[in-house]
Amino acid sequence: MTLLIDGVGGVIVETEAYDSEEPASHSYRGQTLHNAALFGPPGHAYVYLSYGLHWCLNFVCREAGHGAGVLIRALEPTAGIAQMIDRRGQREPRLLCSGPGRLGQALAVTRDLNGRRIDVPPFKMAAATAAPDIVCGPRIGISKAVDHPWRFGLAGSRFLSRPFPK
DNA sequence: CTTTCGATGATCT
DNA sequence: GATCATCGAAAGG
Repeated sequence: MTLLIDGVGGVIVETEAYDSEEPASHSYRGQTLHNAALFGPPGHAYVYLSYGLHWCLNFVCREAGHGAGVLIRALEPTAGIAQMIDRRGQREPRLLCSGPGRLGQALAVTRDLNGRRIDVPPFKMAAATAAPDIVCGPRIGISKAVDHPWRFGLAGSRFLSRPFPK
């Protein structure tokens, strides 16, 4: 799909799934104040601060109360590229949104998007016109449940945060 | 190309 | 007090 926030964004090329029954997930230990959005209704955003400095964007999936989400890890920039460059201080197109922290900075994601619906402004979502070729592999940067192949990417994309293992 | 390491702060134990 | 769904610069091959 294409994701825009205030008109800035592109085609999502990499995601990861997280579920409350699996220890790598923020929802694994149950609902708390900071992860409450993850236990809310689907179609809303869950935003968290990673390593003290990177804002990362998730979409809540499954029914309210379950605690499942998808981390948006990378996208191919198509709209608002000048603004992304400005926010990132970085001209190389490949490095604008290739990683959850970079994407968050380029799209100006912050806590005030936490819990917001993603089908109304400032979000704008558009479905792909054709069925894409998707690859999967282990998730990145986690220490638990490392065997779940729950990282998904657009095959052959140059905008992935990292290549997928063979 | 690869690996290492510091920045930085919320959250949970 | 430890951990962490990360990034970028620096150092080494």
